[in-house]
Amino acid sequence: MKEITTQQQRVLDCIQVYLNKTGFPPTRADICKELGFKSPNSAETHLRALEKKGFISIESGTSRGISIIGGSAPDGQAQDEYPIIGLVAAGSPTLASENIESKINCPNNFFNSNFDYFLKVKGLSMKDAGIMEDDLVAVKKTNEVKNGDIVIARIDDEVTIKYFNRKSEKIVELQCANEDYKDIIINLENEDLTIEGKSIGLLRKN
Amino acid sequence: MKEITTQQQRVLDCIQVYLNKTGFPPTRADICKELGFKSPNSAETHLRALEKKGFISIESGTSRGISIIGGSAPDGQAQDEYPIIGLVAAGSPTLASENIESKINCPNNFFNSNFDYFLKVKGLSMKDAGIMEDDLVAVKKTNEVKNGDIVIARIDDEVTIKYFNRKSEKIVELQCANEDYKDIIINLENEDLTIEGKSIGLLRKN
DNA sequence: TATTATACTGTATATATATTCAGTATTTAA
DNA sequence: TTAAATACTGAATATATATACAGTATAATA
Repeated sequence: MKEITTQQQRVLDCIQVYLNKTGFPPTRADICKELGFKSPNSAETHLRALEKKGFISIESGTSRGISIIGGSAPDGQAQDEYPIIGLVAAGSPTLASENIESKINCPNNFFNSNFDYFLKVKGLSMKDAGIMEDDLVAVKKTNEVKNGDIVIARIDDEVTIKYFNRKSEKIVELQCANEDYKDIIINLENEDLTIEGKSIGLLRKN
Repeated sequence: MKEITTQQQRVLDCIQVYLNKTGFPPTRADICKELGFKSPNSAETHLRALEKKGFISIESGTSRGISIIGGSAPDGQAQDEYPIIGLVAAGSPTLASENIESKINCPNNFFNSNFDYFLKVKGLSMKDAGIMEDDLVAVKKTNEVKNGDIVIARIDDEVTIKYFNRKSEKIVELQCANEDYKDIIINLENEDLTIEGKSIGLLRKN
């Protein structure tokens, strides 16, 4: 799933809201009206971009033939239970049941991309990225990450959440967002690094 | 709800199946094809009967403007649409419709307390509290706040989000969580201060 | 530097679609 | 037994809608 732009996100949200409200998808004109565009082609091009990036599918020649891909069931209300996993300092596999602290019921299109679990954050190493102690980070399991992504990384059974920065072919920097913490430099020749997934959103209850 | 006939039930089922399969409702022609009718008017009359009996609603003049009534979301969790409101620098009442940027479907017990809307944050004045630009703060409308709460406050049509600190009977401090910003001291004798509500949670999409 | 992606306006048009009208036939309620 | 509801075919049509084409402009990328 490629990156989505702000405007494309607005269009995607607009489709979802329209679906929730009416029970059927919007036309190009409906989207224009909702978002203030003056030409139906504005909506059209955004829709084609969203289709190309895999967020929606468009049935050709079909009125309102838009459907949102990724967990979106009958009427966009689909929900699932997502586990909350503690950021265990050391030990057993992340998704092992003994690490599941609790579960949250949440629409599965809640964040822009689908995701697999919530990670409960310990420590303040990502403070300047707005990630505080006990925050729940929505994690999508993947190892396709790019520089600047906030990733969940495992080094020798130790799980951390950090910015990902590939410095060279063999050097990866796990960067903190807090000057009181030290960045972690991994030499892939000597050390093991597993990318568990990346952050696609955050939830905080206070 | 009146009695439904066998054929009307078949049409209703057909709509539901089509919705599950495609994500959008069928046309009259689609229903004909599915059920073997040879005239679109066959579908039309059944649809009108279903509408009259309250099983579906039909948006007049709208392609695929069929929605099934009642059958939408009874799979467990109570949900609601929560508006997302921009942090408008100045102007109109907070919940006025022109300020609603979008809506989010979310279980209404999602945060520990119930809440009324999401506020989209502008600026970084609460950065050290982990509240970043474009974060969505879940706001509960109330004016019962205590020291240390993160509140949504209005001063002369200007809406801000800050820590609440009552210094004395007439002095309230609205404290930032960012040393680059200045705290706001309000003397209630000279100045107006309205507490719109307080933050009970946070949502971030990235 | 050229190219591609994004982000629009504006016009035009083929066709997808709702919807009306004219029939026929059967069943059910008043 | 007369009307009303159900259950269809078939044709006609206004309009709702997708979609192409012609532009303009900006930012990102190679």
